[in-house]
Amino acid sequence: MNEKKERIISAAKELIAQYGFKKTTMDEIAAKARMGKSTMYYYFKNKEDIFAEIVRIDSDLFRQKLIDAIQAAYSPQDKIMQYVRTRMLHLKELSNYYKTLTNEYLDHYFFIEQVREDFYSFENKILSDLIKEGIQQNIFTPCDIDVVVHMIAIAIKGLEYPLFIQKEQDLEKDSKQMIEIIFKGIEVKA
Amino acid sequence: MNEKKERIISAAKELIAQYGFKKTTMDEIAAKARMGKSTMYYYFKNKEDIFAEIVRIDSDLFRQKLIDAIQAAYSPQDKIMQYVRTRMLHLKELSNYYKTLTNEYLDHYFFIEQVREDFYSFENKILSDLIKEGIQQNIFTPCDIDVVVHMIAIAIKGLEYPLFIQKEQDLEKDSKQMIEIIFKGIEVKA
DNA sequence: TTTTCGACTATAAAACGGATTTGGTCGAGG
DNA sequence: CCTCGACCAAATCCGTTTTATAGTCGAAAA
Repeated sequence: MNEKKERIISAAKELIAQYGFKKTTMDEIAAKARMGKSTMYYYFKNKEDIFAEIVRIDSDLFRQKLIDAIQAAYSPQDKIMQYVRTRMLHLKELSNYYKTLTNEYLDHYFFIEQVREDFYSFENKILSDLIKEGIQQNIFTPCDIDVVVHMIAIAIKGLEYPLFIQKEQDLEKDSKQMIEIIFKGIEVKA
Repeated sequence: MNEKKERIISAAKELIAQYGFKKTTMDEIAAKARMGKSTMYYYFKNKEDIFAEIVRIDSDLFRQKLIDAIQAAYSPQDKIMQYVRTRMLHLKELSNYYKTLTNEYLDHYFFIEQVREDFYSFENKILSDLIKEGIQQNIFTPCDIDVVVHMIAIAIKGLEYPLFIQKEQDLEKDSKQMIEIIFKGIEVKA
């Protein structure tokens, strides 16, 4: 990526982290990036485009982090565990970094929706593959994979909840215990 | 409860369902309840008090419904299943009925918080007892009950999510499958 | 040609202030 | 013990003006 583009992204990123999306103005970004406002329009179509790029980059880093976490683990169980754990911790970091942004959560910007959807299908693919792998290794019981993945996704949503309402929780512990239960169940084995 | 009080509650309830909390005025309630506005202040301390009472009543009905659902089931598994199922379906009804209110979700009124907390400890008690019962009957594995209850609560939060973002989902099916997994797990039994 | 920017515009948001609404009180009277 | 009309202060609404902001354009620098 162009050095100028990076300056813009970097400036915008800091500002948005501090002030949020709406409150950050193009003038501020230009000042921080040390260039005329108009210049930025040579590199980006518009304001949204800048933020879309930021989100895209962050999203890519996030995915890579998740992939790394999975690859560092061995068993399917551990891979899933590490996936969820890493996901929650990263989300916590994010929600911490973009604190002001959490408030704008409601006015969902369409480009974020796009990234979100893409992320969900990425997540779906990963989890599906891990479940499949586990079944092949006779570790997980043969089952409707889509259902299981959907349930894990729902559980993850539940784990995310405290982040949304800014409630302090031990995400790591909760994640671990949740996945544990999904693996073992709570019924006595026949 | 006093007949007048009921008239007020009933009028307020209809109006709040249609227009939401903030948009419903005391004058409107008074008109619908066929009495002078001042009269209402003989029965209720203030506007919030009226809505608090509505919420309290609804909450009581909700609890009773849940208790009934549990009592109609036999095994601990079925009781938990019916609990979650009934809870989700009722919540869906509610969120449907108070459609406009969902938008006011953010400006959380403190008296709702109170009811919410009370409900959570009610729920916690119910689920704890059911898990305990299951363990005693050698149906569930001995475990940290608080943890299991917390996990079920988290799973429920995840199930609630589509209601919050007004996304269509088959809550009944999802509830069933989620509880199923929490019971059975997905690992092959040793 | 590619890149930069100051001057400019159109539009959206904020500030404002007066009129209206609204939650709540009070004292008279049923 | 109830009911209510008259009343008040504070909040809300609403039309208007001012300001801020995203985005354009053409000239000029590199």
